[in-house]
Amino acid sequence: MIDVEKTKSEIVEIAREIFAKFGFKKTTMDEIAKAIKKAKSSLYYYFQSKEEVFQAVIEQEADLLREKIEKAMSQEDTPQGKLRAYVITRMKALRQLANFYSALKDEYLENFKFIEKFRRKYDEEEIQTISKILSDGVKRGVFNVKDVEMTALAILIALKGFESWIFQGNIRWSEKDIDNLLDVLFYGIVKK
Amino acid sequence: MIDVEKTKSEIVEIAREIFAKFGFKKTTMDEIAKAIKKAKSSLYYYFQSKEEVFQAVIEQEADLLREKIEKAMSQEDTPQGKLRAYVITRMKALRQLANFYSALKDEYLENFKFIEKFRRKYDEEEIQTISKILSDGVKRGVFNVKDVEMTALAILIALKGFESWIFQGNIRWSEKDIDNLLDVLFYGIVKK
DNA sequence: TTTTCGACCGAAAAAACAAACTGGTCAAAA
DNA sequence: TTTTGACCAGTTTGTTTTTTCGGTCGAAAA
Repeated sequence: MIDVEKTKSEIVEIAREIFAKFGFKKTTMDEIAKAIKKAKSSLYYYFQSKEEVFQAVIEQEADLLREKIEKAMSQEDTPQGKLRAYVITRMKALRQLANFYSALKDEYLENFKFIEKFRRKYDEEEIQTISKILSDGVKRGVFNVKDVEMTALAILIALKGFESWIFQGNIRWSEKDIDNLLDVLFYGIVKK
Repeated sequence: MIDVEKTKSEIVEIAREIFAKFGFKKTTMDEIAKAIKKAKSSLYYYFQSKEEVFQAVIEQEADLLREKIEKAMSQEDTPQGKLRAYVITRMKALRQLANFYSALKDEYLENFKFIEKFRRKYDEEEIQTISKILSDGVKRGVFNVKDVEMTALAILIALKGFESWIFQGNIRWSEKDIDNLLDVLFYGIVKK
């Protein structure tokens, strides 16, 4: 009982690599099992299905991202700083996760309920994070936002737009570019 | 010679409907031909290939969109008004073109050079349009934009983000919502 | 001279079918 | 408690055969 968790995380760790390389569909349970030198059926002692393994991998990856963002944000003090940290950390991390992320997104099997479900959940989470930054800024009197939730959603959507633009390999954004864009978000384009 | 153009546009019109319904791949030249009560080989008197027919359809569709946007923008006077007209007209039109647009995008044959080429060309065109609005605003002293091209690109990317969000059917944006977002773009979120 | 058409071609896609694979179960072994 | 090989049923894959489809061409309409 004591090392069930240990074996589980061992499985997840290996599975993460293989999934990242081949995607969900082309990864077989047998591969994963052999990689940890067990029989395929052993995996089913720890996980109920292939989906559940994948879910665990995704969850772990999300935890990591969450952690990074949390840390970067906590080092900032102003709402502007936090928002900037959020955007930049998110972009950098996602760039690193590119191969894994594409295995998730690109895989021609988007029509998996659990992936859709996870994405929805994580989207919601991100909106909450952004909303919190925004309403905190409003509370502190530095932001002026009419509809916090809607604006947070808009920011997220825009971020996702940039994201997919990056994955298409269309352009490389430097940190300076991003700062430029954040300037637009912060101060708008209308001259004061 | 006189009604060559007439027949051509007749073909394009019919082809547009069929392409919109079945996408590029699943539409056959025979179908198109039969729909205008001609033999397949007759089509090749007017167009050199299936691709060329498709290209003509897309070009026509783009012309229509261009026209709509042009008209809406010309009715506005201020740079803000023009940008707003641009964004709203674009979104509305794209929503109407949804079925056709999805045939273009969704079709699992993105790997067609000419589609990619067209998209690149149209992207470039849109960036130029937005850039023009922005630099005009700067010239008139109402906008304050550091890097016009980059900002234009950013706006376009954000728009595309919203676009795909819409096509995913995730949300319906009211005109009021869009105005809210434009407010962010115009004035930023930082309190003055 | 301009336009339409049926016959035809080669490459590509669909259909059909057998063989191999894979997610998942289970009773037994360790 | 944990691991395992044998096993099953539904897919996927590899292969062969058939059909479809984009495109050409020479001849018939007009």
